[in-house]
Amino acid sequence: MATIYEVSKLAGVSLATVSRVLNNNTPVREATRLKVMEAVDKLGYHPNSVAQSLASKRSNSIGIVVSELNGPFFGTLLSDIEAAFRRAGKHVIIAAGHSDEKLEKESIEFLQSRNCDALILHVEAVTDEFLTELAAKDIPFVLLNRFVDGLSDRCVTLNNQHGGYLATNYLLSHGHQRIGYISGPMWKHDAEQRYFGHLRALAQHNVNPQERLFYEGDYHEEGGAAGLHALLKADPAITAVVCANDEMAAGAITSAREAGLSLPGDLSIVGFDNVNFSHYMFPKLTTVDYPIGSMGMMASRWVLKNVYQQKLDDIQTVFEPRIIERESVARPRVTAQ
Amino acid sequence: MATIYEVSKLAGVSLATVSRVLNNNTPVREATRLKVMEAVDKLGYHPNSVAQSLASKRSNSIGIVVSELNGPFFGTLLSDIEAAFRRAGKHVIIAAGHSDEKLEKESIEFLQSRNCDALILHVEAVTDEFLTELAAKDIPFVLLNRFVDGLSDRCVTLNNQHGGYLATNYLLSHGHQRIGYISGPMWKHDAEQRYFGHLRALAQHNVNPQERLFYEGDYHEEGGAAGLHALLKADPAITAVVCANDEMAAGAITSAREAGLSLPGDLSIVGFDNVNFSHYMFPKLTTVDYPIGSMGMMASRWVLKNVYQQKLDDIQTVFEPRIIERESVARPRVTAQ
DNA sequence: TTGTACGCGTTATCAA
DNA sequence: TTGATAACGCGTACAA
Repeated sequence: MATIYEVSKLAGVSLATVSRVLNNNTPVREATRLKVMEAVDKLGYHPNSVAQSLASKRSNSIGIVVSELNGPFFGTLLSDIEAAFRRAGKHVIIAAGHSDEKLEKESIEFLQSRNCDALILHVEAVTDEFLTELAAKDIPFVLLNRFVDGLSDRCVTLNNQHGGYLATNYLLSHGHQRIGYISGPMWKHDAEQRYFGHLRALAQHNVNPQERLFYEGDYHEEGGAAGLHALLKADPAITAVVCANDEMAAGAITSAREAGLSLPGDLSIVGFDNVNFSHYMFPKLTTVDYPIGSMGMMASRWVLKNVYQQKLDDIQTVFEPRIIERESVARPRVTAQ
Repeated sequence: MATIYEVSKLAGVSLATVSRVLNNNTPVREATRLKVMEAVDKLGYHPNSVAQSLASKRSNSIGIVVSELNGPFFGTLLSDIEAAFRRAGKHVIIAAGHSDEKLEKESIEFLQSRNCDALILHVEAVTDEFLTELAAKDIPFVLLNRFVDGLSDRCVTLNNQHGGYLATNYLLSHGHQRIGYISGPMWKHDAEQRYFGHLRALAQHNVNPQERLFYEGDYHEEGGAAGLHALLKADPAITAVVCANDEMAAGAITSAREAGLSLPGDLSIVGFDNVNFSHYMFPKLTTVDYPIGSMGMMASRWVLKNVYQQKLDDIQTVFEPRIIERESVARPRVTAQ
C-alpha cells in the first residue's frame, strides 16, 4: 500500500500539502493540486483510515446496539441506518444486546473501546441512571424507542401509548366489546405504554377493563399462543384480541385455529409493529405501523448533525403510529352484552 | 482517556512493560505485573484500539457484505457471525451489496479502505474473475453460498442442487406428477442449481419436464404471486408447486387463494430456505432447510483460523440441506395422468 | 526481565 | 500558499 509519503515524494511536494488536497480544507494552488492528484492516481493511493483516525481523533464509525440482529424488526432498522451512514462515508459497527442488562452494558463498552464517534442505542434492560451517567461521558449517543428524562433531545421515540389506543379503538369502533389483551413484558416501557393506550380507548368507550382479559406475554410467538389459550379459557366469549406485537399475533392465530375458531369471523385480531411478514400471515394481519426505518434514519441524522456537524433540518423526536387495515378484523357475530 | 504512558508513569515502569502485561506475550515478573494492573485499574485505562491497529497492522475488524440487511435470511446469518467474533474480541462491519454488481464492488472497496483484517462475502452479481483477482490482493476473504474455481478452500456453500432435488422428490413421493416450478433469477448460481436438482428428481421418477411448468421469478413475494398465476393459466391441472425460496412461496400461497384453491388440498406447495417466518404462514410451509446460521459460523471459523491463527478443527465447506415437513403438502386428489 | 527508541500513516500547528 | 515537524497511542526490535 502506497502511503502519503510516497505520494508527496512523487509529486515533489510536502506531506502537508498532500494532506491538504486530499481533505481540501485549505486553499491549494491548482497546479500543485493537479500534481498531487496525478501522483495519487499513479500510485493507486488510498488513505489509511486507521492512521487518519489516530491523528484526527475521529474513527468515522458509529456503534449500534440492538436487541437482536435477526428478526424482522431490526433488519429494517439496520438497513436504513447503514444506508444513511454509507452515503456519508461512515461505517457502522453492530452489537446485539439481547434485552439483557449485562449484555447491553458489555455491548456498549465494546463499542466504546472501538472508539466510535457516536452510538445509536436500542436498549431495554439497562437503567435510566446508567444512561444518564453514560451521557456524562465523552461518546455522544441517541436513544431509540426510549425516553429518559433529561436526555429528551436525544430520544427518538414512538408514541406507543397512542398506538395501543389505535389498536383497541379500531376494534371498538368495529363493534367489539369483549377484547382480550396480550401484552409484552410489562417491565419494558413500550409494553407498558401500549397497554395504557388500550385502557384509554376502553375508558373512552365506557368499557370496563377486566383483569381476566389481560395476559402478559413475552413478545414472542409462544407467548401469543399461550396468551390466546389462557384468554379463551378465562372468557370463551371474547370476540377480539389485541396483541402487543405481530409475533405474538402469529402465535395467537395458530392457537385460535387449534381451538377451532375461524378467523376473523369468530375472532378478530390486531397486531402491533407491522413487521415485514405481517402480510404473509393468514388472514393478513391488521396492525399498528411502527415506522422503525424512519426512526433509524432520524437517529442517523441526529448523529450526522450533532457529531459530524452536517447542516440538517431539525430532528423529529416523536413518531406517530397509524393503523394498517388488512383482513384480520371483522365485526363480531353478535354484539357482546 | 488515560494512555499507556500515564499508566507506565504511575506504575513506575516503562511503556514497553505496560504493553507486555496488557498483551501478556512476554514473560513479566509477577510483582511488576501487579503494579501495572493496579495502575490500570486506578486510571480506568482502556487501550485505544485505533492506536493498537496502527501499530500492529491489525484492525481486529471483519467486513461483511450481504445482499440485504433486512429480510429474514441475512438476519440469522449476521446474528451468528457477530456472536462468533464478539467472543473473540473482534468486531464486524456490515455493508449491503443489494445484489448489484456496482454496489457490491463499492461495498468491498469500502470495507478494504476500512482496513478490515478479513472479509466475509455473500455476493451474487460480481464476476468470478473479479473474485479471483481480489484473492490476489492482500485482504483474505471467505465466500458464502458461492463456489469459484481455484478458491474452493474459501467457499462455504450449500448443496443447492440437492436441495432442489429434495423438494421435488418430496412432492413426487407424495404422488404428485404435474409439478410447477417457480425459480429464482436464473443468472444466480443458486437458482440455477436448485432448478437442476428439480430436473434430476423429475428424471429419476420418469416425469418429463415441461417448459410451461417453469416460471422464472425474482426471489420475492411478487414473483411468487405472478408465477403461480402464470402456472395456473398454463396448466390448471397442476397439483403442486415448488418455489425456489420461501418468499415466493408466500406470494404463491396468496395467489392460489385468490384463485379459489384450498391449500394444501387443491395445491401443494414446497418452499426453500426455511426462513424464520415460514411457519407463520398458513398452511405452515413445508420447505428445504438452508442452515445459513451454521454456514455463517463456519465462515467465521475460517477467518479465526486462517487470519487470526486460532487453533480450530477443519473447516466444513459444503453443507447439506434437508426437508422440513410441515403442512403445505398433501397427496393429490386424483393422481395426474 | 526490563527499558530505549523507532515506526505505524495521518492530521494539525507553526513558521516561512 | 507551502513546508517542517510535532503529535496521535501503541507495538516491538534491540539492547541492557
